[in-house]
Amino acid sequence: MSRRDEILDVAVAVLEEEGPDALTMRELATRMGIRAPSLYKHVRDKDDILAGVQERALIALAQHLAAAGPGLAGLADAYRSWARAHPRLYEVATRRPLARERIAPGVEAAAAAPIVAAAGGDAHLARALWALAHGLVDLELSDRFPPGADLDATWRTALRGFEPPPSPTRS
Amino acid sequence: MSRRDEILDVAVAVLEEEGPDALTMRELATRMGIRAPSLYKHVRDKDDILAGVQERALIALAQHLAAAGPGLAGLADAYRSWARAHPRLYEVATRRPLARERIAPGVEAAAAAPIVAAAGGDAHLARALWALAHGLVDLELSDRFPPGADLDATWRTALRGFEPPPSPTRS
DNA sequence: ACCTGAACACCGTTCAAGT
DNA sequence: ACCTGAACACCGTTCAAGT
Repeated sequence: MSRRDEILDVAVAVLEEEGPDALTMRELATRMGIRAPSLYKHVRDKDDILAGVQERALIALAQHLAAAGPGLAGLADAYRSWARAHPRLYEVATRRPLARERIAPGVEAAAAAPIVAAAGGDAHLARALWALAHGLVDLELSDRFPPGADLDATWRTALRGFEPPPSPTRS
Repeated sequence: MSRRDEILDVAVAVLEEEGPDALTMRELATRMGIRAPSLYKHVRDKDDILAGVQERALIALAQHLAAAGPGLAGLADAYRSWARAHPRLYEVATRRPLARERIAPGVEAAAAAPIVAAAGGDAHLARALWALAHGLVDLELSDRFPPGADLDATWRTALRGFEPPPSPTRS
């Protein structure tokens, strides 16, 4: 494993255990048993580390979505549950511009694929679904909904507009 | 005007003109012709300033939404256009937890009111609409959509799920 | 009441130097 | 190839002191 990958491992650990404020070059170095300036031999700067974390987060999210239960509801559950399990990673994955030059091609597409599939290949519908899920998650993670709000019900209402019409069942 | 309000004026100006990195206590003080430590006689800390900016941003957004054109499309246009005109303020307004103790009661409700009205009073539907608009705006402001994507079309697709069914017109 | 100078405990980052 | 010590230009914040 490259030294850069070791740094990213530690960065993810710090982020999840202690939050973004603790993610300093000195903290990373201390955990690795070296001094902060030494990190610069393996990464360009702190932003390079965040781009690496973003890439890892997108890969993990993509895997989680690919294993989702069936239907739009299954996908939505997978999206929300991953974000709630990894709120700091979700933030790094979505709140900063995509580091398109630093992230391996295909990562973005892999994360998007299950959503595009759920949208039947309609790119606009896929973006709308993604935005809806992201908006719900982002506002929930930022504690913007009134305390005690029934967010399960909010998700059901939100998805209703996008469900395929129920297939007529023979009675 | 209180000294605190003057500080908030300057904070909003710095944020919109130079971005969040330039919003330092020293920069605020310099613009006011004083030294950074003097600010602490008028605000508790930097977070107090951000809470004040958040409150102002919500008030401005609420006013803009209240003056929106008719229908869901008019409201959506108003939401998106305000966010694009004031991206830094939009960020402060939505990306941080609501400073419920520091913000005048009613501000949150005023911002929500036009959305709740468009949802016909259905709180879950209102939250879903808000999340959809927020998600679209947040991803656009973070440059997460592919360059060149037709976001007008994405918005139309997104809102389609929530439009009231077209009233049958006599032919 | 309002402001200041000096200081503290931090940041990210550079660079010459060591092994 | 990898790491270090010292330093630089910043942060937010505290506090005794001045008017």
